[in-house]
Amino acid sequence: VNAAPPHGHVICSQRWRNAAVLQGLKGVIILFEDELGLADFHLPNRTAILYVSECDIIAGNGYKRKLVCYRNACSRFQELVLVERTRLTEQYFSAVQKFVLFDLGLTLLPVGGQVEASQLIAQISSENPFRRRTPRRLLEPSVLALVQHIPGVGRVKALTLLQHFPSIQQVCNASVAELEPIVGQTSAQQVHSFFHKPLVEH
DNA sequence: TGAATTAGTTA
DNA sequence: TAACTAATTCA
Repeated sequence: VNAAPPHGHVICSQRWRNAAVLQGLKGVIILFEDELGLADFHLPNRTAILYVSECDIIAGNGYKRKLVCYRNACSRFQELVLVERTRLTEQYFSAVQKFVLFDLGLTLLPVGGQVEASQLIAQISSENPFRRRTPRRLLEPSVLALVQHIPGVGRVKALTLLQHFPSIQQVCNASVAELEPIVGQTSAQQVHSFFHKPLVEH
């Protein structure tokens, strides 16, 4: 299946039937598909998502093989990798991140669990690819809420941040230097750490 | 340093 | 939700 789903739809691999991630996708029509390759979701704006769960990471290095295949398989979609970052995966997160970002060159977004993932999926699929460049875009409440969960980022900084980087992906890919003039030095570091550094104890 | 902002608490 | 407050951050 190499065609992107129509607007408002999400193609979902059969193995996610009855999963919690689908319950957060309200207002989205979910089409189940057997042959989605390695991807777990296909979104209308030609985004493919591979979900690396807590179990995948803890189970060993098998996920790497899956990621490599994923990287090499579906070329007509923009490949995105959602990685569960939890207490259990904390110690492995840095390694997963390096592998995904540096070795494979894919975009990685950390999520706390399936609920958070569903918010991201809803947000990403609501992005109309034909309107991506419009200067003023309605702010998705879910994105705003998510961004405000970053330490040091409240209402004001979340708003200004999303004016410069309208999507989560853009915020994620922003460097500290790009972030600094927008949210200040301290928060710039915190935002970057939120997406790029493993959780630190203490 | 003063203003602005965050984040937690309370009603 | 709104208002208040302590602590932090910014210019």
